[in-house]
Amino acid sequence: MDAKGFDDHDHASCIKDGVASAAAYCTEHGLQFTPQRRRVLEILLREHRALGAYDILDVLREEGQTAQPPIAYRALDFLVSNGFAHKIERLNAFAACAHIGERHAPAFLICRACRAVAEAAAAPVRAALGKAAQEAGFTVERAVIEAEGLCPTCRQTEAPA
Amino acid sequence: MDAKGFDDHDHASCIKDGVASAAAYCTEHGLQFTPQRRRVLEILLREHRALGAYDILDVLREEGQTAQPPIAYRALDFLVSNGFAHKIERLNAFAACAHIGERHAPAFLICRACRAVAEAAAAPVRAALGKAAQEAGFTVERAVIEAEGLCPTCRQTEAPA
DNA sequence: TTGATACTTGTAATAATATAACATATCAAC
DNA sequence: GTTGATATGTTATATTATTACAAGTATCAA
Ligand SMILES: [Zn+2]
Ligand SMILES: [Zn+2]
Ligand SMILES: [Zn+2]
Ligand SMILES: [Zn+2]
Repeated sequence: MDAKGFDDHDHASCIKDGVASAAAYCTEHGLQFTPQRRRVLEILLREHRALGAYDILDVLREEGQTAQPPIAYRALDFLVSNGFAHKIERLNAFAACAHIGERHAPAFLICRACRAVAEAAAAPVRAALGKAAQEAGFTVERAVIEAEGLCPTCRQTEAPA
Repeated sequence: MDAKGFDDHDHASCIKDGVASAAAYCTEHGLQFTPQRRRVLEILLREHRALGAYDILDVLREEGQTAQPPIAYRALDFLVSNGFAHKIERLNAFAACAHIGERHAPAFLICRACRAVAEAAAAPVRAALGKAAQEAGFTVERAVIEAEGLCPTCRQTEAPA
């Protein structure tokens, strides 16, 4: 797994591929990939950072919709439930998944300077967490793993020469 | 580090020791351990689970105070800043630290059935996370590590014989 | 002791995030 | 086309958190 949020990349295809993957997944699983849901996913995919539900509502309103909170939260529920987006608990906000269709349980890397959010492979992290939990007799079902710090770009900017 | 939230233990000393440790730490560091701050810590220490700021306000009001939100949030800021309590991001709530005065960066184990919250040693987890982040060129400054699942007691209850 | 200063609390108002409830519309299968 | 399930529109409300400013209290130096 790469950390696409931090690298230069073909962002147009980033959006296009994300939508296409989600559409394919929905077809395959009999889910309705409605215009609202597609639109919200596109809005998230435009950024490699997390947006609040009300940020999304603002965009929808700029586009002429009369969008009340449930519009955003319902679409986000759908996207998160099906793995097309992730909730970033630390920010009470949502980010498009960078690996739609691939089964994964990532760790999130949140840059405190530019707000970019990337996904990192978390299998070893989850293994270590599972082990620590097991020692307490605790069974892990889900885990929130979110790191805050500096992305490569902002690190250079902040600590020059 | 144990997972005291899930074990039988002398809970009276649990509260008493927590307050005493916080008081000692404040004396040593020239911090004001005011009645408000002490009271909020006690309220958290009564439970081995996370309470919302408004849960705390309810308790203070039952005790006769006219407590507005900043009362709770200020005390919680103080407690969290000095390591006497932790914020559980997944719950937007706060739990007393189980190891006041000891330097530690725990993982939290949150039981979805009884809502108990315990702290587990997270050094190996953080090491694994740091390594994954490093591969992306990311520098971790803080990390949220929260596992949701079933505590030993609730696990037995839920899956009998 | 006094006054300067920083820190803490009281209080009102408001912002930001999220859900409940119910009516209407659309979809999917029959 | 009818029907049941799913999705959307809309209003209202619940929950979590911060801003702003006034008033009180602790600390310490002069
Ligand atoms: Zn993802
Ligand atoms: Zn950055
Ligand atoms: Zn206890
Ligand atoms: Zn439990």
